[in-house]
Amino acid sequence: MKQTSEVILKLPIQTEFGVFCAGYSEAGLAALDFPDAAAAYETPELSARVPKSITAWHELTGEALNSILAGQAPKRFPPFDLSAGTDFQQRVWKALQQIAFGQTRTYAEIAASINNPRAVRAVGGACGANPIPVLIPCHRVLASHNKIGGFSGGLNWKRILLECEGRRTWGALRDA
DNA sequence: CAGGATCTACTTG
DNA sequence: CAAGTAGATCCTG
Repeated sequence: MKQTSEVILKLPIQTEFGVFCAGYSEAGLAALDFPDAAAAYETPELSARVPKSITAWHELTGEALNSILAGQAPKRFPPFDLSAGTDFQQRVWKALQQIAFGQTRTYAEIAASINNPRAVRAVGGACGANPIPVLIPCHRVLASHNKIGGFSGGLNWKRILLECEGRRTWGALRDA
């Protein structure tokens, strides 16, 4: 299920938690990386030649990202390019976007919502393969009975994001 | 074919 | 209750 839509440009996004890195393809936002010391961005010189459409998308990405980090539901998103994922993964990612800001689901609920109730474990895999964390809210997926589950970007990020969204009932959350 | 960001049921202190 | 175990299930590379 691989597509030809590759990331053609990476741009930085300044936030209070550090500098995120957004990757764009011809179709839209295709990747979002957590602040990483070794992140490679385009130089300012190259930014000058950034296509107009991408400039607009980047603006939306920045607004949406910072909005979430500030505890507010974003009003608008840039177009997502999810063509790198398999059919199953794309179905999961679509389901993730149905979770409202501040709400949470369990892996089992996501599996059920895509009519594949037994694929709970596979859903976990698809979440880990999510190319656009935060905007596609993989952090709003918890395990059953108040367990936090995992997170590919680091479990602490998951906690930070959830707190940003007002879920402070963390005393009850258990680890693995 | 092995392994994972799971789940449920069951067994022990 | 809390914690640990086993088996079931399904997508990926």
